[in-house]
Amino acid sequence: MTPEPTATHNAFSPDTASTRLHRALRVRLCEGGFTPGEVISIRRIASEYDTGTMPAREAVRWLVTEGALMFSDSRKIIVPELSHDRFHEILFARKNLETELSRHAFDDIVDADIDALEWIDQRINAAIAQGDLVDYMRDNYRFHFHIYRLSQSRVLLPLVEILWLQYGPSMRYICTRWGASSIADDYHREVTQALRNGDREGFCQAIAADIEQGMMLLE
Amino acid sequence: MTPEPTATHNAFSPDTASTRLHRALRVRLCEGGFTPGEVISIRRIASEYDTGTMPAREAVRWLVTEGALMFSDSRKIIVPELSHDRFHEILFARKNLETELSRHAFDDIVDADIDALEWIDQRINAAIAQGDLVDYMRDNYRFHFHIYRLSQSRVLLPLVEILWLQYGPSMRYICTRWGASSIADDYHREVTQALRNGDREGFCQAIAADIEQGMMLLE
DNA sequence: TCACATCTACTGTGATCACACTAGCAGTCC
DNA sequence: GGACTGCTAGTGTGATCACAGTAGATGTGA
Repeated sequence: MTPEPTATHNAFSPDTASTRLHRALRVRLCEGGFTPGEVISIRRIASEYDTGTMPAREAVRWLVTEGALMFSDSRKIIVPELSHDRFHEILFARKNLETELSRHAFDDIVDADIDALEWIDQRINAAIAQGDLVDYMRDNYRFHFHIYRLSQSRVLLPLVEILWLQYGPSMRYICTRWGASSIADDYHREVTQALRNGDREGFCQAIAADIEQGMMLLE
Repeated sequence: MTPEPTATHNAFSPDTASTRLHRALRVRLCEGGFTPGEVISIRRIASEYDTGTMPAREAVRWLVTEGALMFSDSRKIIVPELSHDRFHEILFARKNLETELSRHAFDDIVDADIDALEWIDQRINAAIAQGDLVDYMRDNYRFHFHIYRLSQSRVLLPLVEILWLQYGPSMRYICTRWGASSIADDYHREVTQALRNGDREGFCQAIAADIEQGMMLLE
C-alpha cells in the first residue's frame, strides 16, 4: 500500500554502497531534509550514514552533477539557495514536464492507484492540519511520484526527479517561512476526482494547477 | 567568432582533472563521438585521456547519473542503445524544452549572434554536401547551443544538455544508416530568417520544426 | 587595542592497492 | 565429442594515504 520510499534511479545501477547512499540522499533532498546554504561535507555524510568516505564522496558528487548540490566559492559543497528566477524556472519546467508525464500515465492508472492517491491525500491533509511540514513534504512527494512512475517514462521522469531534487530544500524553506497555511489549498482532490471521472484533460489541468499554486508563494 | 567548444556545466565546478575530463566526454558524446553499445572502461578512458584512474572513474560515473552511459548486465559501463520509445521521448522533450529555451533567448539575440548562426549554418551545409557526418554533428550541436546559451537559463539548459548527451550517439548511428541525405532539409535557414525579421514566434516554430524533422527519421 | 602572522583543523582531490566479480578460454576428464 | 573445471585478464568497488588549499581561532607584535 505504501508507495515506494526510495527514489527511482536514472539508469539501472548495481546495488552498491555508493548507489544506496545516493538514493537515500535523493529522497532526503526531495523531502526537504536539507536546508539551503547547509554545508555538505563528504566525511560528515560518510560517518552519518556509516559508510566509507569513498561511497559518500561519489554520492555527493553525483548530486552536484544533478544540480541538487553545488560548490561554494571556497570549494565546499553546499545545498544551493535558489534565486527567485531559478525557482520560477523550476516551477515552469515542472508544470510542462509533469503535466505531460501525467498525460502519459493516465491510461495506466487503475482504481487501486486512485485509492492509494486518496489515502495519501488524506495523510497530506492531516499533516497540514497539524502543521507537520516533514510529513507534508514526504507525502506530497509520494502523491506526485505515484502518478509519474506509472508513465514508465525513461526520459521525462529522470528530468522531473532532477527538478524535485533542486526544488526540495528551498520548498521546505519557503513553507517554513509562510507557515502551513500557505499550502492549505492544493489541487489533489481535483486530481483524484478527475481520475474517478475518467477525465483525462481535467486530470492534467488539476496537476498543472497544483504546480502553479506553488508559484503563488513566490509573488 | 567560433562558439564555445566545451559544454557548459550544471553548476560552477572547480577546474579539476575530473571536471575537465567530464566536459571533454560530454562534448564527445553530444557530437556523436561514441557509438551505441560501445563499452566504456574506466581504465581505458584514463589512459586515452592521459589522466589517473580516479578522475576517469568520476567522470564516467557522472555520465551514468546523467543517463549518457549505463551499466550492462555484467556491470560493464556501456553507451546505451536507445529504444524507439526512448528516442521518441527525447525528441518530444527536446521540442518542448528547446522551443521554450529559444523563446527565453530571443530578446538577447543580437545581430552578431545571427551572423554567427548563419556562418555555422554555412559550414553545416558544406558538411552535408560533403557527407561529413562528424563535422555536421559538431556544427549542428553548436548552432543550437549558441542560441540556448543566450537564454541564461540555469535549469532548462542543463536539462536540454542531458537530452543531447543521450541523443548524440544514437543520432550519429541513425544518420550513418540513412546517409547524409536524411538530414539535408533542416530548418536552420528559417531560424536565421525569422531572427532577421524579428519574428519571435516564427523563430520558435522554426526551432520546433527543425527538431520535429529529426523525428521523421524514426518512422 | 588593533593588525598581522601563524597555527590548527577542516575541506575536496587524486594515487594506489586489495578485493569481489565476470567473461573467455584453455585444459581436462568422462 | 561434449561437458565440466580452473585459470587468467579484465571489470568496477571501496579503503587508505598524501597533498593542496581554506577558514577560523589563537597568539604575538606594534
